[in-house]
Amino acid sequence: MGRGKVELKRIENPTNRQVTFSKRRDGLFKKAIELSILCEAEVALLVFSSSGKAYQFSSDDMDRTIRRYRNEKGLHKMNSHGVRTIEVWKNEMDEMKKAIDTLETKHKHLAGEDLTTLGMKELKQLERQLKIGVDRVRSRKWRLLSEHHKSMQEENSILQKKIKLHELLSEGDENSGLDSSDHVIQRFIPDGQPLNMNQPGFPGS
Amino acid sequence: MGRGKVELKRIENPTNRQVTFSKRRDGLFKKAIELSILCEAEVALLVFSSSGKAYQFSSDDMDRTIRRYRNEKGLHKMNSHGVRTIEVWKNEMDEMKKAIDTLETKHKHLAGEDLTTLGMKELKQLERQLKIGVDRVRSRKWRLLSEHHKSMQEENSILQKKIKLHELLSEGDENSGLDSSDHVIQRFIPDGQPLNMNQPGFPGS
DNA sequence: ACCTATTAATAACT
DNA sequence: TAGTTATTAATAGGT
Repeated sequence: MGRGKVELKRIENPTNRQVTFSKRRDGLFKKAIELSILCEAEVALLVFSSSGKAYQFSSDDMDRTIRRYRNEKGLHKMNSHGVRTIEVWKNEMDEMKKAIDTLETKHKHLAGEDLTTLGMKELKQLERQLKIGVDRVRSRKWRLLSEHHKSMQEENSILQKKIKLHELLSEGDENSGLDSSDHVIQRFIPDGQPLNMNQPGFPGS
Repeated sequence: MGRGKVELKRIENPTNRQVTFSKRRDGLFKKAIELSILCEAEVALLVFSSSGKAYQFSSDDMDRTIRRYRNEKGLHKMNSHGVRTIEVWKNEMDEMKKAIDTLETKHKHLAGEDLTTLGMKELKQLERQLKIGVDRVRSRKWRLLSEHHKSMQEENSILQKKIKLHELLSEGDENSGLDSSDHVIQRFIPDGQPLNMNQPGFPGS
């Protein structure tokens, strides 16, 4: 609604985006309120603008509604022993934090960040691992492509059979339409760009 | 909109109320989705019908959005006893588990494992990232080596000065020991193998 | 922030 | 519960 349609995609113009955000945010909250009143529904709505500002509405109590949501999600189960001690929880948390730290460090290293803490030996191993990764990714890409290619060949073959059948069924009618081979060729070239494998290092490039 | 206005008050007719709930609920979710996409907003919406059925939408991750809301509201602090509720602990644990999952998945992908879930686009991006990693690791290796080289040059230069001093102090005693230049050359070749940089792609190889 | 041509949502009905 | 349509409501683009 408005002076023209708008396609469902991020509004690029920041000013427009901000204005639309204000308007639609107000509209959304209004609708939420109306739904909760007209239909006696429990509604909770949280909105954060891209600039980080927060807006909220809840027809009842936000925390209660969130709890209700969590219950629905099945987070109300207890562990087998009932209630564990705080100590155990803390330990578990600490271990998870450590695990996250380790993983994040590894991740950074694989991305080539924070390398200053590493020695030559570790750097060499890292490089080796990265190369293995590249090789495997390339291999997977190749397999994907070849599978795609194969399936297209099969489709192609089916289409050719269909056309042959068609030709047999309508003998003496050869000039009534497009050359059937056009269809086959059309089909053989995919719509997207899955054949655009011109990455450096890709087999054949 | 519709064949007549509706005043903002509970719809008494239960059938009408139910029908209106369905329609307006759908409309509300649609609007929420549109807002999140058009304006890059983080939106979370929880709706419970009066009959107790639950509906939800979150543009990102429901738990993350709820946590963001709690932070905004300053509810991340302790309760009156200085002990956080089990709910909050559980949330935190859940989020850490998710974080670990995500990191592990990424890690596997970088190692070239579990690639079957990825599409061609993701594979290409992964390859790009791995290549960046390799480049950075190589660059770091090069820097390490050149620093090592430089420090050895400095040491070498100091040693040469010492030797010169020695020669001056013990003039006329030139044949009493090993040729001093041997020491210099020995020192110049390090103990380990930091000079074994014959990796393919290493500068100069 | 306000205006209005247009599109979108939906109330009542089937 | 799903489809149709007359009407109202929301809002995009402009001021």
